[in-house]
Amino acid sequence: MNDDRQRYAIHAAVFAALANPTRHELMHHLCGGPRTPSQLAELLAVSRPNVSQHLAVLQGEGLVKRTRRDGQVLWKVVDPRLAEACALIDEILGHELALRVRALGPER
Amino acid sequence: MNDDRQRYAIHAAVFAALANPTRHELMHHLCGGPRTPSQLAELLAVSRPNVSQHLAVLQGEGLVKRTRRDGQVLWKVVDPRLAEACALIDEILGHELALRVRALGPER
DNA sequence: TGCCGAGTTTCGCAATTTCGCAACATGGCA
DNA sequence: TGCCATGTTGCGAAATTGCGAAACTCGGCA
Repeated sequence: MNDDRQRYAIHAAVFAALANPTRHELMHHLCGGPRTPSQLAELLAVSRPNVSQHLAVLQGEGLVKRTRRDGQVLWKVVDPRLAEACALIDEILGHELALRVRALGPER
Repeated sequence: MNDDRQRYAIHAAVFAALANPTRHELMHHLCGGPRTPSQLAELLAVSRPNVSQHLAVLQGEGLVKRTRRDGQVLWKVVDPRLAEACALIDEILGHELALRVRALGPER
């Protein structure tokens, strides 16, 4: 039972890594292929240090990994199936999420 | 593109609801069937107010809903497929998560 | 060697989250 | 009606998170 507690904590930590809009967007772009921190910073319109910080969080949960090629740093997702998992949750909550997106539009 | 920003934010909010060990455990138990706050408090060994607070967060993200039957309050998951989604992520990160559970044991 | 750009780390602060505790609401029952 | 168990809400303190700014590391190159 205590073992379960640990599993819940670790599992929750993985979700926490994805529980941030910036990191979610990072994962989305990385699922499309490897990217350099500079590219990501420009895509997301955030500072490079910020990108590094978020990538470090994702790496800490084993979601992305860092590689070097041709002198530049490339970050990539560990398992492309992660995109499928996100899509599945998207589908399950699809109706509701879609409604909320639309509801948010005119509000803000 | 701004629309995407909103989607990322909303999607991240759903993950944030599951980014807490207590709430994760709540969802796990609720996936097994409807439960009362008192039952959940006893199962998780946390206070009833705490259970209510976490359930409110989950409800806020549209993951659980509250019903009344026979004079008692019953909480249930909105869509049982949520358990499948969690299982999928579990499978994808399975090896790594399992390793971390084992690694955490002797360390702490 | 010295310079330069890419990438990362550290630091400080504002905002958010979590939880225990107390108070408040609500429904069944004698 | 009054009592009691069940649920929920409000509040304050402690811990955590997110981000900008500054500093540091590391390769490549003249």
